[in-house]
Amino acid sequence: MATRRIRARRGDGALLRDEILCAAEQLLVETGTEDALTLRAVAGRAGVSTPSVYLHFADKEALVEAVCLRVWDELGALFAEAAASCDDPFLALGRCGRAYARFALDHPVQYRVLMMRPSTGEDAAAACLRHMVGAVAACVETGVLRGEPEKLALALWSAVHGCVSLFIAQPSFPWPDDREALIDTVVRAAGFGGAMYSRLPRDLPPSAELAEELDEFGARVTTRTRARAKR
Amino acid sequence: MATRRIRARRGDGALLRDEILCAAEQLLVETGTEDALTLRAVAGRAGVSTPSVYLHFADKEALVEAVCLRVWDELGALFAEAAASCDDPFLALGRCGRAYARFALDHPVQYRVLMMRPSTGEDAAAACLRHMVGAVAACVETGVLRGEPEKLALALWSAVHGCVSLFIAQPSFPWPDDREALIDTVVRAAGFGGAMYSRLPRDLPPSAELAEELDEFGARVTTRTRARAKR
DNA sequence: TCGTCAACTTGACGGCGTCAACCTAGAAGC
DNA sequence: GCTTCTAGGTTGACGCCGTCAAGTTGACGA
Repeated sequence: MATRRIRARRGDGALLRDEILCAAEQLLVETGTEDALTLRAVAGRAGVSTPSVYLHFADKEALVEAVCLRVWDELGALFAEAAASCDDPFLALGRCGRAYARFALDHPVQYRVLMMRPSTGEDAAAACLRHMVGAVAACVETGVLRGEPEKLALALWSAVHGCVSLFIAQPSFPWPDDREALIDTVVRAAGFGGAMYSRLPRDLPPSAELAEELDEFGARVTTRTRARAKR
Repeated sequence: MATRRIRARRGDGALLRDEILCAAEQLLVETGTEDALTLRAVAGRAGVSTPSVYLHFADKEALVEAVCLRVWDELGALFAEAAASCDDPFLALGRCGRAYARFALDHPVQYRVLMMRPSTGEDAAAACLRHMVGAVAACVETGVLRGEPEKLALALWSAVHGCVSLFIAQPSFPWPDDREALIDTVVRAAGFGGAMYSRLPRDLPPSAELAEELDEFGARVTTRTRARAKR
């Protein structure tokens, strides 16, 4: 902790950058909050004086953002894995949504800092949306989703981001026991919603009538699915 | 600003509480960020010394929460208005969703502070969910939605919260021009998704097959709606 | 008129982000 | 081997922050 770092050799000044990032990440994960991420604490853990941080980061904000961005590569890998895990693009989309949620809940502090604050995380958000658009586009291509992929992706992204961000930001809220199941519900509902919204007219039939149609549709798909399963 | 406040009379000490809240709310709205809400600035605007704030608020966090909670009554009124504006519960649910989004975007700072931070806003979140459950329950009663109202409400809430929280937290993101339209998409998709998710089997048919079913369903509802419109 | 106590103020403390000025070790030139 | 120079840091200070213990003030009841 308080052990002074041996000064880097000439030309290796950038080594400190990585050590600072590691120290900051440790602090963030250990304490579970970015409030513990003071420049003094980070520098102390890196075995370096406080202003040395400014040799590699413009200000505290830049350090925090850089730390949180470190985990963002994982998201790309998780998405790729989820997308490749299954031939059917609609099922793959669902897995992507679940993978996204897992990623966010695995890195709650980083997710909150980058996604729930103004003036940070624009790049991270762009990456999220880009991945979403990719998974959605495959569904549009096969016709199960209809509409502009951007718009659809934003709607799906909103749903899953909303769910996990509530979990993260309101940890003491009496959520249902099985969060996994709730995420599943949200992802499925968002997917179905995306499939429906551009197929239904703007002027909806009255609820009772719509309910009947929905019942009928649901029953037909269910029986056909069961029949196929028996084959 | 720097004009000293005339000391309240005996028994009227609580008057200061309201004046502090007003000063803080002004600062919050004027600057657009809670970072400007320092105790010194608030006390100064209220014409009072800094530690006087502690006569009415346990700490800064309590002050900030109290300030942000001030606008939350509006949400109840907006929900009630949206729910009463239309007989059909499913349409009313959509209007509730849009009202929720409007509320959040009208009070971005308050919404962010209470909903996107840990250890604050539990009551606010509970209020949001409660209103949602009310609007959803009416839909479940008429059969257009199916399933547990709590679960459904959480899914719908997630979707609209996700959308507005992204808008609020990422103001510099290149969002589509018409945010209103995007909110509309999200609300509609979430509503349809909620209607579908418990009607469809867990094992979905392959995408291509599902796409056909969806097309057929959409076409039937559309033609029937048009026919009804001509009548 | 006077004591009392509610309604504040004073002054200080430690911690924070940030910055200008200073040091210092090790590679380069002679 | 000695000097010089500069990359790679450190020192010490500034102003702002939230918070608190102790002091002050002035309206009201007796």
